[in-house]
Amino acid sequence: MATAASNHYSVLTTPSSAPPPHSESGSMQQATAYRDAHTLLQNDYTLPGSGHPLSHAHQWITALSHGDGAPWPSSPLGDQDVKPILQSDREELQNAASLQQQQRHPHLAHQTHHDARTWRTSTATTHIPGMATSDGQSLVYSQSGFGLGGPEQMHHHSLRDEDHHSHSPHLSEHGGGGQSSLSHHQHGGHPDHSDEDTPTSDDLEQFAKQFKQRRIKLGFTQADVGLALGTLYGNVFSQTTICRFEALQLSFKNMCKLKPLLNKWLEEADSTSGSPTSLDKIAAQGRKRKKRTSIEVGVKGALESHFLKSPKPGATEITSIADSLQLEKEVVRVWFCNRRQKEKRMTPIGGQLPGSEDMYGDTPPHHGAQTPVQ
DNA sequence: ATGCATGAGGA
DNA sequence: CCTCATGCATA
Repeated sequence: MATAASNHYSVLTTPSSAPPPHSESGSMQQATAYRDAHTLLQNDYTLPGSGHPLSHAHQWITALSHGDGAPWPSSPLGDQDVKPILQSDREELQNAASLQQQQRHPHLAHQTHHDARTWRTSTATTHIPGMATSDGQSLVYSQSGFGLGGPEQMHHHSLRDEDHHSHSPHLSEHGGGGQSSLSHHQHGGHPDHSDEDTPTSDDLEQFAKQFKQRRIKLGFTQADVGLALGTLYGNVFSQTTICRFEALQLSFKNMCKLKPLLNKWLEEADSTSGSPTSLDKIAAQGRKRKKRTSIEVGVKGALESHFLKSPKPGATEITSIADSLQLEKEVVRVWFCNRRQKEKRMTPIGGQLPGSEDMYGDTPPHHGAQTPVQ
């Protein structure tokens, strides 16, 4: 019981009465957040029901030659997120859109022509000449009505979501962080394309960087962007997601999905840059989420060791580990899941590239070097 | 910026 | 159970 289990999460009625004193003509309020349809009460998960000696012999070893060994130019970063104001509030917002649409591209199967290893975390954010507007500004309120009973999602079919002939397979998953398992090159010859088409990793990186710059220039915080997206498309995103996007800490597929949205936001933001629009923040109550378990560093090390041995331990093994470390089974299981996801991010962690035979073979003294992102 | 967590969807 | 997208809560 490392962490207390006192969950007093009932952020009811946010007294944060800090509405922008901007006199808006039309006070549009979006009291959404209708996702409490199910009030599950699962504050306990101590029933592992162990009995699944399943053995996952799934090795995601990929003999991928990554050519270079990560010559990331240590960027002379030195810039911090200069957020004008806001974001200091503690008012949380609950996105009503509990649905997640996955517009997979028709043939996104072989978009692996990108070198996922070319992720240079050079986040040399240019300095900001001083943000002007430090106020949130809401754009056109095209808020899509969240179906209370019919969760409908608006599809901004910019391309063509009419794909249904044959399901597009997932990307090369078990690539060990390498969404690019194949060296499939794009036909056409020019890896240069604006968008629409599956962007290349390099494309994404550049976009992410530009996005961040522009965003800051306009005086928006990551959280603001997330809200704006919801306002524009109905898909609200949190600061976390925006942050991860800018840092390229998402999977390639996910990046591709978000890029169009963020791109559009840039256009809108640019167009409205100057409009006296107001920003509305929705405040919703918080769910009953399990208190975040704080794993001690020592325990983390132990988990990492296990991970190096077997990234995908069976239920039985998880139970053992959990018992050894005196942690709940669920916590351990989740830890492994998150760990695997990290490996799949675009930005390599640990500096070790999945492709080397010593991925999970036996190279303990090799980890820790986190992404030098800013 | 990131760690732990929830949940939908898929074998 | 897992992967994958996403986010609350936190350092």
